[in-house]
Amino acid sequence: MISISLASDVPIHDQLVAEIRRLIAAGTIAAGDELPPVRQLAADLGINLNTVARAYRDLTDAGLLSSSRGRGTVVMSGTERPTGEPAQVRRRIESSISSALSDAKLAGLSRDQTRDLINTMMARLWGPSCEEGASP
Amino acid sequence: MISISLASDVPIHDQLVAEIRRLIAAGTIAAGDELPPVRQLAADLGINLNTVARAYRDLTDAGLLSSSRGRGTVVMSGTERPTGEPAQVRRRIESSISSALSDAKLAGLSRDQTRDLINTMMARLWGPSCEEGASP
DNA sequence: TCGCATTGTATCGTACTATGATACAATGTC
DNA sequence: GACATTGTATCATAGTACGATACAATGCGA
Repeated sequence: MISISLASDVPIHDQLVAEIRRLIAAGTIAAGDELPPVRQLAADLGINLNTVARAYRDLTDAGLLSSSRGRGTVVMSGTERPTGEPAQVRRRIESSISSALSDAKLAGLSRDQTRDLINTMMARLWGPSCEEGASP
Repeated sequence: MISISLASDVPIHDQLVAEIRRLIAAGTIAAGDELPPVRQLAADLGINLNTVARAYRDLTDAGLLSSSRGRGTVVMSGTERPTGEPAQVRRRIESSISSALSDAKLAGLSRDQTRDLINTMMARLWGPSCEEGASP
């Protein structure tokens, strides 16, 4: 369910954070669900347990997870997640969207190709929309 | 025209790369245009010239810029930019879009808010669309 | 042609980070 | 209370980010 790339230049624990955030956002794992113990996930991915622990800690600090010794790590409910300063959050989101779109355009994707790609991924997060690709 | 944040946790040269990619994708700077000398841009941003040089080198390696001593750094034309393995490129783009959308949803943005934000930023890159927010 | 300014590049040092090996501490179970 | 399970802390090592400084190539004017 979680996949990382050791060849990538982005740190492993950052990849892990992004993957877990994606799973939470998509609802694949929900509030109260347990995550695998650091040793198990580390073994599954072939990495060190500290690297997994680092990702769990980052997400715990961000308010998405809750960890405690002996009991494991569980997903927090959405209501108790501090999102931070609205202006800063918006800037950060704009920045990441901007980078992604620039990447797409520089890679040669057309506006329609990019829009289709985004619609597909939005459907996975928010559920299917009413106005895209209506079947006959 | 280029803005970076020293407080951010993302490396300065990576921020610079993202900013310049954005400017090229948006057409703000086009093939043949000269970029500021490393010393000038470094002074403007209050950073070391090596950091700017690193960003220029990364983009030169990526085929977006062309640098040579004494002559400066210019933007390459789109036709001579190698984009890499299509499958890898698509994976990378999907990954960055996925992260951005997950970020948006976890921050509490609705589907429509996110779509509006994306439409706005797409308009900046590909030009205004025909089907969004048509004025009366 | 020569001297010099301009520009990118290479070298080196310092602080920090990522990852891993290992040991520790808290919780639950029998 | 003994032990397994789980997260956490400590330490070491390799790599990276950033900067100060020196070098090399190109172009221009005297």
